Amino acid sequence: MPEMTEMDPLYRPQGVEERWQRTWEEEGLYDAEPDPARESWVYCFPPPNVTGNLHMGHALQLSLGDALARLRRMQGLNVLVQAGYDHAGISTQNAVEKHLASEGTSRRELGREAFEKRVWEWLHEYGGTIVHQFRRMGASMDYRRIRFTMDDDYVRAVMRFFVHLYERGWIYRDNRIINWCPHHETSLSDLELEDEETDDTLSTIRYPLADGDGWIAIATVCSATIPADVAVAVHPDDERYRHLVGKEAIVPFVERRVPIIADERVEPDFGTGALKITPAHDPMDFAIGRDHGLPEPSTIAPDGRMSDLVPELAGLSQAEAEQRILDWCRERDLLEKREHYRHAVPTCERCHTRIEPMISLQWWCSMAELKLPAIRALRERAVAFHPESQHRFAVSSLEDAPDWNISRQIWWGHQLPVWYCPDGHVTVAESEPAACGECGSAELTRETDVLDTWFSSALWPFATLGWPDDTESLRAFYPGDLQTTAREIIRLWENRMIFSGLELLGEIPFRDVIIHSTVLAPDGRRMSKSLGTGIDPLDVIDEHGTDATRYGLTKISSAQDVRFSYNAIEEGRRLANKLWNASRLLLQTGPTEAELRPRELEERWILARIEATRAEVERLLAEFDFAHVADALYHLIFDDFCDWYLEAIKPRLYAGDGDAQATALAALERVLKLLHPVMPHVTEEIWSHLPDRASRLIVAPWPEPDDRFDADAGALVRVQEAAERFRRSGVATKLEGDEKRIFDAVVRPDRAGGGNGDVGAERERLRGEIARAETMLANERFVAKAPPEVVAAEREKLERYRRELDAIE
RNA sequence: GGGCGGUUAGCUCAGUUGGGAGAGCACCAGCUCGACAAGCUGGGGGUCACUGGUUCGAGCCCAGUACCGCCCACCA
Repeated sequence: MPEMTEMDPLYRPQGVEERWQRTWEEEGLYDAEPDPARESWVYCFPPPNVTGNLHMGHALQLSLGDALARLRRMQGLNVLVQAGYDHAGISTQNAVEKHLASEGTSRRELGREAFEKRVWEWLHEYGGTIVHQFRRMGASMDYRRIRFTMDDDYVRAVMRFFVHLYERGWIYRDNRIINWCPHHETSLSDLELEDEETDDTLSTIRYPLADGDGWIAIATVCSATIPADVAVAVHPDDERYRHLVGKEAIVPFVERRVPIIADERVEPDFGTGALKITPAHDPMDFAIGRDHGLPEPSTIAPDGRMSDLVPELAGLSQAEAEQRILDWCRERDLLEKREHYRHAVPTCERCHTRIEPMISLQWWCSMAELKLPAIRALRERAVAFHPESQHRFAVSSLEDAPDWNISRQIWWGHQLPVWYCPDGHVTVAESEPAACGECGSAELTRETDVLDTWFSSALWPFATLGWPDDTESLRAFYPGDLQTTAREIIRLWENRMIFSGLELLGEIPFRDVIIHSTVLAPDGRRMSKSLGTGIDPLDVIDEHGTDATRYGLTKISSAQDVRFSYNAIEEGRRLANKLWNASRLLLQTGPTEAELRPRELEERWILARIEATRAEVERLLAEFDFAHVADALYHLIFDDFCDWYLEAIKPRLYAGDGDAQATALAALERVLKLLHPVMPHVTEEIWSHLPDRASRLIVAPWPEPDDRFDADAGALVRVQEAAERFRRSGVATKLEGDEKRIFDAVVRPDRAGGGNGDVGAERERLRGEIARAETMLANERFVAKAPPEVVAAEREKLERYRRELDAIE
């Protein structure tokens, strides 16, 4: 390692950071071993999609969570940062299908088994990039414990979970309306949709009344589903239609008689105020249909084309069918008008194909009982979301959680552990059964559906530790402590981990969940690929360094939505550089020891300031207020440590005062410890240059509370006030002893000697302050009603200003 | 439509039980002697979105309005 004094005055993070990332891992300093003698602390990082890249949200939450992990490690806890990646069903299947398309083949051509093999090959080739990205961000994860949700052990846990829920009677099969993606030919949960503004046409169509007495007009954007209409609905209070409720209308084209019903879910102000009810192709219609006991015919097939409900339309595209139906209406003067209509329609978040609501036989998990212990745990704050507003959201979204559609009709994922015999009996088992549980038939076929990706994610905090086996790791590291995630993941994942942890292990999986800020682009828009506003955290790291990036993201993490700021990153880079150069100053004369021998006022003062900052950092982190931690450290280092303390001791340093240097190095050591959680690399690098390093900084003990250095704060404050006055107006204050020595060192001897500045202007300023304070104290109501300490403070100010005025007169 | 966050200096933001409007960057000026590819010092610059209320006193508390944004939602 090169000598400090030979080193570049510009701190260059690039080589340094990668070297420490390697060293920490190679020396096993991230490794977590079960140890009953030590208290454990576990940060479970959300497993990113195996196909994806880490984005700014990952970088932000990792900066926060890893800082806490590093703090806890220094505080002597047995820290495990658990990492891994998720198989991400549809997402991965998509990526591989694209890959296959470029080779001129397809999933269907290969068949299921060959396709799965190709996915695995693809993963072996590209799957390692996520872990590399963790390392570049300085994540202090136990890299030996990387888990994948498709690992054999993990699959076993998923199967156990399914069987457990099935045996509890909470898993059932039902025909329900679901979101169908015609491209992927699978159902999607509501949470996998993305609304997209779309240009549409709103057709107003007349449905003749069955009694021949006119018609009722209906506005619709999906005329193709008309053949599946089973009713016309109006709002019960709608005067225009009240007399029609109970009568019948005739569905155009198919000329079927359907009832006219009243339902409060109909919006009277939209369109004509009358709604066609098509239970098979619209979620609200489905709900209304079930409540009114209506049939559920389907006219659209899973491929998005017309079904054979109406033979003459079978196989047509929806557009073609719509054309036929509208033509039919037009010929009979039933098409009242067609108008342009722009509205948001749900699309598949992966391929942006318009969703077809469809009735389909799916597997469901009942939430009614499963969620109850989780709701209780949240209400009792056994699990707490931060900030508080997100806690309320978590509770209410759990309370409102509908039954969970857990089956997907894709190929990549955990296939349901369900087998059917030729008679249709269902056998559920963790591994393939020899015979049907009911009839004993050996002719079993396995359910082709796979589980929702989040079904396996729900087990992450304990399946990664070996559950369902009773492993040492599970006993040592469950329950964990910290989770970090984005807002929109609360319902998808956080809540599900909580209820599955409680159900399967009887304990909450973690105590605190940090819902990190959403990082917007610098212009305030959402970061997204399609908008071209995305910023890759690795690019930022390459350019500015990991520490600077971690600092910058921490610094901006104050509100719910925050703008990415290169300025904040740059501030972090300057902080690293400042500390680096402060260290060069202290190390350039070849130090032999770092030991506290505080003799002078400024030494007792800086040690007191460092101690106060230690307490502040701990307090802020306990409140998950990371932005202020960055702020406090910045000012400690720039203002207190460098601008005041180092300037004050410079004359003694240059005079070869060994005590001054040893004490300064000991003070630096403490500063490095405080900053390490946020900026691990530069602090470790400087630490390695300090004399007599017994251990790495990453595992050095965090400073204990220490009140030995309670400096004569008043004396230093007097110096700082004198300096401020001198800098402002050139008016020198008479100081003696230590106070004069520090003043001279910091404010510069050449200028301090003068002292014939604008005394008049300073006198005016002080007189203004005195007048203001006197006015306030003369206000009887202020003196009577303000808190006594406020009045007292005002009196003190008045006296101080008078003293200062005396000092310069 | 619902939930939530925001509006303070040219920019990005802080402002902790209500009591002197701040930081970083940018800009201007000076200094630069042995840490700092820079640093230090000083300066200019703000109707704290708006309206009303509570209070001796409001950036902060209350009510309302406007605008920006994020998330969620079954107006066909």
